[in-house]
Amino acid sequence: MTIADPAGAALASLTEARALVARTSTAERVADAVRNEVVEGRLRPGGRLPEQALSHALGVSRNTVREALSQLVAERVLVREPNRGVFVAVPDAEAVRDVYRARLLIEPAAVREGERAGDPEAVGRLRAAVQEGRAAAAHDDWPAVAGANQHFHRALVGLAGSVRLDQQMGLLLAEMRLVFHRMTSVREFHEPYLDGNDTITRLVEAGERERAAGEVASYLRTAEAQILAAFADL
Amino acid sequence: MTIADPAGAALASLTEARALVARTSTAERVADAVRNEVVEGRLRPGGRLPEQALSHALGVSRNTVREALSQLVAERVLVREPNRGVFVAVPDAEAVRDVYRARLLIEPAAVREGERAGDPEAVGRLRAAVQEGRAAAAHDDWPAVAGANQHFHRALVGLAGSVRLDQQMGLLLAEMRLVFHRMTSVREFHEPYLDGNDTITRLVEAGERERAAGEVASYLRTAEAQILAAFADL
DNA sequence: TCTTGCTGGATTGTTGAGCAATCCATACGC
DNA sequence: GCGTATGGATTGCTCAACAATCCAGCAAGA
Repeated sequence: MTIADPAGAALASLTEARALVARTSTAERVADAVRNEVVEGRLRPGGRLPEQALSHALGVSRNTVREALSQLVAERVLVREPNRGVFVAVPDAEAVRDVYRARLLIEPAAVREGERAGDPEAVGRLRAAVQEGRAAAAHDDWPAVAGANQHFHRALVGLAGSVRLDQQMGLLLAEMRLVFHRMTSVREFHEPYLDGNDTITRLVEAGERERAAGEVASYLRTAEAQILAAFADL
Repeated sequence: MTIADPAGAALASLTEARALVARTSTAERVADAVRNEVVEGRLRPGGRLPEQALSHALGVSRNTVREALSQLVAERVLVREPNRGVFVAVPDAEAVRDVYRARLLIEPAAVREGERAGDPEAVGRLRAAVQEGRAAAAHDDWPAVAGANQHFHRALVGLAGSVRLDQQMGLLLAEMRLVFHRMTSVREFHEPYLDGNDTITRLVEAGERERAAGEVASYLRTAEAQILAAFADL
């Protein structure tokens, strides 16, 4: 800056707007749309996604559809079978175990050692997710409770303060939504964790990070066991 | 199987061959080729990758090149600037900090709590990486020492026994290679860790997981500081 | 009945060409 | 020096086409 102008600060604040200026590409928007359909459950696990049908339905070229599908395959939301097509992923018990192995490492560690575990903003997101879940439960909106639960675990990893970890957690949680879509009784599954999340949040707020981490690990283990049990009789 | 034939078992063993039958697609091979060029350092960070040039050089269509580039962008090996092109990523200090925040959570936790930390096969990979590094150092092959170092940290995460974590670690390490390519003096950086890796491996072999995890964290912190210092005078 | 082989139709994998939008460097005018 | 046109190059996306592959169904043969 050769000139000392007050516009300097104003311009700096605009850097956040870059993401908005740079419109998302068509392929990205297609990927978002398909991902939404999948995580919302409108496309069943195992369902097929023909390129031509998507191309026609979304009004974009088949090449663009392919680009979007490839991205979702990389995210494990879809699986590609060569020369056969792409399908909505059908997570099996081993996938559940693998996801929980990863979560059991990452989430308690984020609570125990996260650099932002003292940051009011990061902790506030925990509290916000808890309240979001409580509000949704009050309206008997159990899909929303499930969403709040995901926000809570995302906020837990957010305590680490690493965008790369956050991103990885996003993938793991997206996979978990596929798991839930294979299960019935969303309510029975998510309801017990409302109080658990509150307990964890209180411990974090009180700075009792070691105990909070222990609670997180404990809840993850029971959730995994519950899901695996549900998978067993299927 | 309606018929009771001994071929049943034999056929079951063939399921492992599926991966070989399914040849990799052209786009995937292009992605592998470009990724190799980048991590080997033949394509400098910041370097540009015009689609047409790649298309011509590799003898594949520009559409296929685009598909490969998109995948590498998702892996953070390349970055896309809309309407300008894709470039080899240039990790900055903040990227280094973020990667180490993630590694400092994952790696010590994998050593401390990994389900396979007692598994001789998984631990053997640690030992193998140590010896690989020693052998490379004996030949003054410092790029190979760097490679062995990466194998070591990959083996550390392998103690967790989660393919999803392994995959994530692969992305983080690929990004680290880009970081190293911005630094000179590969030798001075990697040599001190030869002994450190040996120490960690001994502790893991002895079942002293807590101390091993502490060593891992300590080494990661010094490495991060060293890299950030090198970035500072640049 | 069970297996094998074939055939037609559908979908994927990949190519090539083409066009609007955007960016960049250069030259121009003031 | 500074803002503004201008032209070339590249990207983002589309469209059309074709070979390779897969699948369902059917016919022939053991």
